[in-house]
Amino acid sequence: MTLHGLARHGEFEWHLPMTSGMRVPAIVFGSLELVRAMDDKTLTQLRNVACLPGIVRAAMAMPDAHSGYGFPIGGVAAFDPAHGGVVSMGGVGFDISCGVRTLLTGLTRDHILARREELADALFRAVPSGVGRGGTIILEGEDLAAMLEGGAVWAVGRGYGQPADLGRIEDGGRMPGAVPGHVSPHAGKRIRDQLGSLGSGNHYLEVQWVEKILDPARSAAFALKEGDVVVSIHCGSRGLGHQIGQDFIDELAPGGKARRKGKNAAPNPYLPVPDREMVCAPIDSEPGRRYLGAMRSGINCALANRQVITHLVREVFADIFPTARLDLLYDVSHNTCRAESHRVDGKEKTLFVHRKGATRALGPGHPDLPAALRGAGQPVLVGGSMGTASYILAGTTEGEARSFSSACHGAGRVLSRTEARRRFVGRDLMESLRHQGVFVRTMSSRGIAEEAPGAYKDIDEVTSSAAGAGLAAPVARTLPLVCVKG
DNA sequence: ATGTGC
Repeated sequence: MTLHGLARHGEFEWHLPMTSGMRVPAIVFGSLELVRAMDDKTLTQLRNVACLPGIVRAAMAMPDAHSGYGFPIGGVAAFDPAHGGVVSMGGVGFDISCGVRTLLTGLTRDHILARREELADALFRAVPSGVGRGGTIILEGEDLAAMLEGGAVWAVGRGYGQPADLGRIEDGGRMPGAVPGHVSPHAGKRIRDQLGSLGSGNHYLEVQWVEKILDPARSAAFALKEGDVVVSIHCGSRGLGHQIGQDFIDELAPGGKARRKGKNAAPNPYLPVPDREMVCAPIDSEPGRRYLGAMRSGINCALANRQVITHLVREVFADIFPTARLDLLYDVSHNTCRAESHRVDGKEKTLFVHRKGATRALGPGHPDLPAALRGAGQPVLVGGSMGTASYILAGTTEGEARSFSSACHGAGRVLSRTEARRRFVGRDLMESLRHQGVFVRTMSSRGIAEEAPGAYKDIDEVTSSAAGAGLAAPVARTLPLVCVKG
């Protein structure tokens, strides 16, 4: 695209021209370079979001934004249920509550360098990964509903992890308002043997080291020091979240599965823009409430999944490094719709904030943060592409007014999976990463080509843009040593 | 992201 028509508001904020149907402005956060590289589809999608009923303040794209199903990935939009606000499947994303958690290990890079290979093999054996791969747990009978209602709280109750973990997870590890009865039996069946598994695509389990401290005070609050080893887990709700999204799209979008099967698909009364992918339902409607009940079950599923994987990782470390203590720094989801309190025109309101490929980023002092983190702000875990840096940022006070306390979630794709496969060879990438000291283990070398660092934006540029826009403050930069890749 | 398809 050209920058023609975008109005610059400061160094890292751009407003799209208001076109017909837009109820609020559409805002892109990012440097000149990142905004210039965004494709037209991403901006068209952002405009569509700005047309939805009940949207508050603005439709926003984070610096890592790219086009997705309906909403852009890297999109943030808040809706007011009292003014016809909607909830959208494409606004949450297919992998409901996909997210990142980071564990501190108490080890340093020097401790583990000589045993990287052994660690890579052990983690790869212990944590199932890859398309369709199941885990070690089979959910029988009542267990499924209990997991969907209880999230990480359920998992800790079953012996996966420790109670102290729960304080370091959004919502104490359990999203309230989940209604497992609104999850289809088909969706339930898909998670039956998948709990405690990574999945595929951009999901990973990485052992990283803290290469640079960028904010000493906040790093101290997060217990991070230069040279420290941390473990980051990036995954979501596997087939269950995907199926929940698909089920509701099929039900609510005209031209969906019902029509393809020749059944009478009722025209969807909730589709306000001419794009089937923008399917949504009023928050205050029967299907809206039903989707929220199912989607929150998907959130709990992802929280339980990351909790079980944490347990598996701890078992591996207990074997190889018996002195290590794997304390949870934080767990943050980046595909959600959450009911949150925000100040709009001087009044506190409950808004339904969609963050799709965007993280919550609460500023210092927020009451939802655990006491130990309250002074520093919420850890914002920004996952890098394979073999590249990741960042730990912290939420800011300005972020509340700028982006409903939201920030970027990762590097963000620039090449499609197909294009990445054309340009890169998985085995060659693994070999060159090995030369750089990064030990990669995977079920799929094709997946490695799709996840080539060259298929992603520059994460340094993304995080410096988020910082420049005031959405989050850089705390530490990490580099990978071991990567188990879906 | 995804039993990488209906």
